[in-house]
Amino acid sequence: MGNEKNEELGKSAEDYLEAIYGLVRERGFATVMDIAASLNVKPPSVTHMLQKLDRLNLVKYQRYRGVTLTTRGENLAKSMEHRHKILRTFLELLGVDKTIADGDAEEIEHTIHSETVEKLTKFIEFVKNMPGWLEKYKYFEQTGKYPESSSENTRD
Amino acid sequence: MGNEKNEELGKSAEDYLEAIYGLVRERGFATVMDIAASLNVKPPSVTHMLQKLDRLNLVKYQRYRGVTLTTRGENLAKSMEHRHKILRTFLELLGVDKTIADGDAEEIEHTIHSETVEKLTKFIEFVKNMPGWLEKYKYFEQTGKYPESSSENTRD
DNA sequence: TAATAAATTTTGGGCTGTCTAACAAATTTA
DNA sequence: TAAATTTGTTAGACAGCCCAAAATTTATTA
Repeated sequence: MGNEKNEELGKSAEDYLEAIYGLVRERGFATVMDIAASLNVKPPSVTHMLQKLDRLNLVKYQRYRGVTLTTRGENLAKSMEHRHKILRTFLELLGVDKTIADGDAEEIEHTIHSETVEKLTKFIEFVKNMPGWLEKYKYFEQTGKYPESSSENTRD
Repeated sequence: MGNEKNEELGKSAEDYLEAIYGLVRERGFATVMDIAASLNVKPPSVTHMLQKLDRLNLVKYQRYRGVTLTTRGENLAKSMEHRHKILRTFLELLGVDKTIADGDAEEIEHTIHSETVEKLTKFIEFVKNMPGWLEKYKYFEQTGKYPESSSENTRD
């Protein structure tokens, strides 16, 4: 018997966990107001979701007293943050504007398959260790021209 | 005054349009049953959505008589299909399993920014014209080793 | 052309997540 | 410490999408 309830864990729940995790790391605690501000929702929505997350054992929540992530909640939050970071990094490599990359990462992180995350991770790792590789793409991305094979593509 | 109503156009609506578009192309028409089967929902959900899409001028719908896409609906469907294809192609290039790539594309296509689509398109175009480029990544993706710079990265 | 079968729509709920308005607790401050 | 302010909670509604069951229309076929 793992979970208290058979309640679903939607995208929103993940957003809340991520927000709480970030706030706690930044300032040591997360208030309802801060969570609301950070997610662009109203305080009642926060309270409501905190109650749900508590039922799911993802946060410890007491009325008027504040929230903390449980181990499970923190693990999930870390996982989401990791996905977010991979996606953002990747999109920026491709030349997507930082703000847009962040926004798209936010959406995509919830739905993407873990195999896809792995492949993206590999791709990033590869690109970071093959500098000439990325530069050729960047050249194309910015000029529309294909680079002539003047320089080598060697690892540093 | 463009739209009849201020109704929102959610992800589901886009899925329905895509399904209708696909069915019409494949067999010439789209029945409620077929749409339901293709989206894994029940017939009542289809009817309900068709009524909404009609209100939004995305389909022409008459009770018991069938559906056709309006110009607007078809354009939107084409746009979604295009996004889907770009994403699927891209994820497959990265080595993601076809089934997973298709599923992820399905989800991502709704949320992603058009600039991101553009960059992905550019990336695909680039990779397809720089064969050695992709092969080096593939080598890494499959072996975990970085390729030695033995061959050039020249365009064909 | 009934009677039957199949497809479609309507009705009535459910669930998630959001909001406003009203209320309650905690905190600040005079 | 008691009033005023801020913060948090509860209650009640609503939007979007889904479903099962019941009603309706269309198609089939005996």
